[in-house]
Amino acid sequence: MTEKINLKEQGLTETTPRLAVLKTMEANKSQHLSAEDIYRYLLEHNRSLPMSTVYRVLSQFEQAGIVERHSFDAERTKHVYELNDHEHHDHMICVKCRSVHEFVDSEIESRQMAIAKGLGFELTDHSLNMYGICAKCAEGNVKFINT
Amino acid sequence: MTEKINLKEQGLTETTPRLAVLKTMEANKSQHLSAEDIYRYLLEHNRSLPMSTVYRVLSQFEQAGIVERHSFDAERTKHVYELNDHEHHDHMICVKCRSVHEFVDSEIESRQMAIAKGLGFELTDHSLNMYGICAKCAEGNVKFINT
DNA sequence: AAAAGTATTGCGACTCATTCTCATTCGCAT
DNA sequence: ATGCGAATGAGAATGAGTCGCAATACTTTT
Repeated sequence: MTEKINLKEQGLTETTPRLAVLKTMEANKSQHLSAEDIYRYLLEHNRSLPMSTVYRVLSQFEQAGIVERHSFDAERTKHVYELNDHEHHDHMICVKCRSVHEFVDSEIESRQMAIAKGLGFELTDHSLNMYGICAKCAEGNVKFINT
Repeated sequence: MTEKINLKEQGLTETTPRLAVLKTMEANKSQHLSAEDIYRYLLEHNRSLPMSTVYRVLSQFEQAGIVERHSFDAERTKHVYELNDHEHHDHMICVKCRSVHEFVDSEIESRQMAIAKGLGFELTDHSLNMYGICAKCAEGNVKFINT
C-alpha cells in the first residue's frame, strides 16, 4: 500500500546518509525508532553515521514529511520517529514492554473538533497517547505490583 | 473547593523550600509553571531557592500526588507543573500564546476505555493534548501565514 | 572533462533541562 | 541540649539534541 519513498520527489538529493536512514526506517517499518536506535542499527550494519548526521537527516525528513516525530515517554525526553503514512493515528503504549499500537477513532476525532470549537480554538493538531499494560505483559506477570 | 494542601498529611515534613514552592503554585493556581518559572518567581519574592532544590521539591510533590507534571511543548523538552486537583482533564494549548485550557469529555473518556479494551490493554493513563490557535490570537493576527 | 559553485557531511564543541553528589544544615525525638 | 536521619545548597555531571565550520561530494557551467 505505502508507496516507495523517493527522496528526490521530496526535494532531497539522494545521498548516502539519507538513504541509509531511510532504509533503516523501512527495514523497521512497524517500529518507532529513536535516533539512537537508528545510529546503532547502522553501526551494526556497517553503514555507521555520526549521531549528528542521524539527527540532521531525521529533521530533514520530518520537514519533508517523510517521517513523524513523537514523544511517548512521559519520563524521559527522548523522541521516536516513524515513517509518515499520512494517515493520522493515535498511540497506545505498553508501559512495560514499550510496544506501541496505533489506532484511529472517528468518534474521538469529531469530539475533539467540537470541543476545540467550543473553546474558541482553531484546531491545528493533537496528540493522544494512551498508556497501559498489553495483554502479553499482563499475563506474563504477577497480578499486583506496587510501583 | 480545593482543600488546603497539608504537607505533613502527604508524608512530607514542612520545610522552608517546600512551603515556598507550594505557595508559589497556589499563588499561580490557574497556570502551568515550569521549574524555571517557579525559580524566578521565588527570586523576585525574596525566597530564592537553587534550581536543584526547585526540581527536587517538584519531584517530591509529584510523587506525593501534590502536583502533576506535563510536557506540552512538542518541540522543546520542558516540563510544566500544576497542582493536582485529582480530577483528570485534558489540555488544549494555543500554539501562539501558549495559553492552556483544560477540559474533560466523558464521551472521549469512554471511547478510550473501549479502544484500550479492544486492543487487549489495561488502560492505566493517557494524555490528550490538542493544539490550535485561540480566539484571541486568531483575531489579533493576519489570517494566513505560511509557516 | 575541468572549473566553479552549491549542498551535504563529519566531528567536536556546545546548549539546556534536569539529575546527581556530597558536605553542610536542619528538624525533630529523646 | 544532643544526636541523627532527613533535607538542602552549590556545583558538577548527564544526556538528548543542536551548531559551527572545515572538508567533501554533487551539479552545473563552460
